[in-house]
Amino acid sequence: MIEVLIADDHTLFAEGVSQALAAIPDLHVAGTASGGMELVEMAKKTRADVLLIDLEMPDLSGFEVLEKLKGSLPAIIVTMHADAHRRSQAVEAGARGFLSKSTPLPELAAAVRAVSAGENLTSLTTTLREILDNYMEPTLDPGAASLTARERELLTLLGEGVSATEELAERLYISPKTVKNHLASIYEKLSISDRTQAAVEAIRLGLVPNR
Amino acid sequence: MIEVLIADDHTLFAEGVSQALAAIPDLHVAGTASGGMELVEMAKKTRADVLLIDLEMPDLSGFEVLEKLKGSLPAIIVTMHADAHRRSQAVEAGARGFLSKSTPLPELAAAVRAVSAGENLTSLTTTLREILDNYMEPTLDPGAASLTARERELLTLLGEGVSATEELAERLYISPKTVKNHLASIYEKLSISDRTQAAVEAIRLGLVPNR
DNA sequence: AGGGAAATAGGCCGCTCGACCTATAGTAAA
DNA sequence: TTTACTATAGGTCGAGCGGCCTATTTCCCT
Repeated sequence: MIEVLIADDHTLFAEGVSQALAAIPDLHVAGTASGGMELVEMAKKTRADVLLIDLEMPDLSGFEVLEKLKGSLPAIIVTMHADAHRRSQAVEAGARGFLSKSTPLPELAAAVRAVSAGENLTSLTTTLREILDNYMEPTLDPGAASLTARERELLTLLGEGVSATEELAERLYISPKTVKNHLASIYEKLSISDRTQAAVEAIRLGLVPNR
Repeated sequence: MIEVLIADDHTLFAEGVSQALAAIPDLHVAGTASGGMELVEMAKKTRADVLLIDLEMPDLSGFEVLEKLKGSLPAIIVTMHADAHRRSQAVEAGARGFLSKSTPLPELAAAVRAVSAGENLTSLTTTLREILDNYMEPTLDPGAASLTARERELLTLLGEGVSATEELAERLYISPKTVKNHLASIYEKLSISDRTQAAVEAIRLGLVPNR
C-alpha cells in the first residue's frame, strides 16, 4: 500500500484526486493539505511515500515546498500550467515528476507507483511513457466504466464538437429533454458539471475516433 | 511572453529576424542592436530573457559580448560561419546555443524557448533536435494563427476543462467581462459558437500540453 | 501625430443550460 | 414476479452563456 499526501489550495481538486486515488487498490491517501505550509507539517507527522504537490499555492509554492523538504520525500509536481519553463524549474528544485492536472488518472497512478519505486520521471534519458507503461495497471477509469452505451454515444458527439442540445437530439433521434437527462447522468458519473468538461473528458478517455 | 534582444551589424538581418519573431505569439522582441556595445547597453537597461548575438560584429565580437555579460543573460550565438572551431569557442565563452544563420525560423524560435526555459543547447549529451522538438510550436491552423497570445491562454485553459467564467477570470487575473470578450473573439476567429467547441478546438490544435 | 490593434471593463437582453423532479415503457437480473 | 436499471419524455426555474454595444488605456507602426 502506497501512502500519498496531496497538497492543493483548490480544495475541490485535492478532494477529487483523493477520491479518485482512494478507488485504486494499491494506493491510499494519507491526507490532503490545502496549502504548502500545511503539507510540510503533514509530511513530518505522517508516514507518506509520495507527495503530490500543486505548483500554484498562495502560502508556499510547490517550489518552496520542495526546497523545505530537501528531497526527504519523493514528490510529484502537479500543475495547471505544465509548460517547459515550470518543468525545468521543478526539476531543478528536486521534483521527481512533473505532471499536468489534465493527466489521465491511470497515468497519475502509474507515476505515483513509479516514483514510490524510486524512479525519477524527470530524467530525460528515457521517455516518460516508457517508464509509466511499466507501472500501468489495467485500471479502468472509474467513471467511464459505468457509462451506459447511450451515454457514451452522447459523450462521443460532445467530443466531436457537437454541443447544442437540439443538434445532439437530432443526431441521436431523441427528444432534447432526453439529451439533457443523459447529460445530467454523465455529469454525475464523471464528476463534472458542464458540456465543456464533458468534451474534454470524451477526448481524454479516447472516445473520439480519428485523432 | 519571452523577451528577446537581437544584435547584428547587418541591420537588415536584425530587422528581418525581429519581424519574423514578432509574428510568433509567445516571443517578443525587446529591441535590436546594430553592434556589440549597443547590445551590452541594452541588455542592462531592458528586461530581456534571451539574447541573439551575431558573431561577426565590427566593434565588439559576439565572443567579447559574452565575456562582458558573463552569463548574466542566456545567449544564443548566430553566425554566418558555423564551423566546429567557432562553435567550441562560443561554448567556452558561455553561449547557450550556437546556430547558423541558415537555421529555419521555427527552429530558431524553438531554440529561443528552450534557452529561455533553462536548456543548454551546446551540451553534446543530447541531440540538438531532441531538445528542440520539445519546444517546437505546434503547426497552427489558419484560424488559430490569428489568435492573440491572451486568447490562446484562455483557449488552453478551456482545453484543460476550466469552463466557468468566474474560474477563467481568476486564472487569468482579469474580470469575468474580459473573459467573455476574449471568448467572443475566439468564437469568431475559429468560427465556433460556444465553450464546448472551443475546448475541442484547443485540444485539436495541440494547445493543451502533456497529453 | 495619428491610426490601429490588443487588453481591459462594463451594460443589456434573450435564450439556453444545468439542477431537480415526475413519469412510462422495456429489459434483464434476482 | 418483483426489483433494478436504462431509455425515453416532460415540467419548472434560476443562473449563466453568448450576441451586440460602448469605452479606456496602452502599445506599435506609420
